[in-house]
Amino acid sequence: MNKNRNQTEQRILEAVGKIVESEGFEAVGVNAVASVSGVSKVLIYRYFGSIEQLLAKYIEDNDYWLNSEFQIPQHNNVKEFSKSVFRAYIDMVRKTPALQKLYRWELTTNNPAIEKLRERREQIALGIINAVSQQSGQSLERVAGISTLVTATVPYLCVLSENCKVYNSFDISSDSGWDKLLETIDFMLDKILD
Amino acid sequence: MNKNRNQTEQRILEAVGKIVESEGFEAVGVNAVASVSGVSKVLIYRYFGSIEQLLAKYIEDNDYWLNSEFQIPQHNNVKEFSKSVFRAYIDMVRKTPALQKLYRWELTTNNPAIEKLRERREQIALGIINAVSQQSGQSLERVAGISTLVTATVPYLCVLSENCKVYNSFDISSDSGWDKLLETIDFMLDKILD
DNA sequence: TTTGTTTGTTACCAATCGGTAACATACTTT
DNA sequence: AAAGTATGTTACCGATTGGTAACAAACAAA
Repeated sequence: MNKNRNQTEQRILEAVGKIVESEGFEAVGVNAVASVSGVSKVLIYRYFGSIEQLLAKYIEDNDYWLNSEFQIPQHNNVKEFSKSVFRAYIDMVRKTPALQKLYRWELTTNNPAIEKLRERREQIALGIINAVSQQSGQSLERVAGISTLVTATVPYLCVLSENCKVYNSFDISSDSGWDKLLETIDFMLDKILD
Repeated sequence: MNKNRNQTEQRILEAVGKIVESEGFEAVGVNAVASVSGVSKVLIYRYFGSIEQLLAKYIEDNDYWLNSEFQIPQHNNVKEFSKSVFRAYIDMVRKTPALQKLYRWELTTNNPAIEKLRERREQIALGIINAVSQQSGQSLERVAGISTLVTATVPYLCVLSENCKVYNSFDISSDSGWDKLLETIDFMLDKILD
């Protein structure tokens, strides 16, 4: 028998990841984590305090959702910059099941970890919005409005696509549907960002 | 003691409504319905078969979400027509808590009742999209894309607003924030629907 | 009135949930 | 080597879940 706290802590966190990706944050309970990780649930309380703190730790560990993986491309053209930001955002959400589960979880739950995450997201978004506003000459509210229409639609449709294949005749479960949506987004940006 | 099946059935359905509006469809369990309605849970099974069938009946009874309450205004101007459709949609979702709970529930659940509802929604949406496309000269995909950006953003932000007050600097918990968003939607339609 | 059916209540069941006490085993320190 | 501490397991607890059997009371039909 091996006694290694770091290792079991990691096993627990890995089990959380598995459960989140497959069933979502709602399914992360003490018994489920203990069963999947093969670790006694007593240790979960001992090492993490509670499920809420465990999830907070999991979210903190995986905050690459906001940083490294989502690299903002560089462009001279504001229009092309905006387009590529939206495109990168769509790609990231679509290819990251855990992120979709996070967006879904936020709609039914609230806690300090989620609020912290939202504040950071708000900061990052406002930074981009500010830059686009200055370079495009459009008002802050206008750019924020356009950004809202896109960044709210994306997580909604990604989460929905698990149960619903078609939305407004777009096949949101395949690349083709999203490509068509991106066409409309690009078209909109062309019309608005002169 | 009164023996009246219709009355108790209605009591049960009313209890479902209360639970849905306050806590959402996820909280509609046999024990909760029995407790809120003051009816033995045995009768729930006897009269409705299961919770799933009970919820299907509740959704069916309240399908005014799609019909009478949401009246499509008449306009000669396509632009003004589109604007007022979106405005009416926002008003309806914002002022109907049960509808927000339904949108939230759909993201975590799937069943025949939900699928039926989605098909009807899709029909109605495509009808409007078709009309706007013809009258505006824009392609179906373009109109559907614009429509998607709005009709996906609205339920997402409405559901989110229960836990999150601010999104992209918009106060989504107050009229002012939504008015600003509507300004951007109107602006977008002005630019796109020539 | 008697019989049968519908409506309703009480009481229980197994399964699962989060949570903890008590104990055993390994490792560290003195 | 002995004592103390950290790690891990087993077994249990109360509360809540969905679900049903068994029974009582009211109504309808014969």
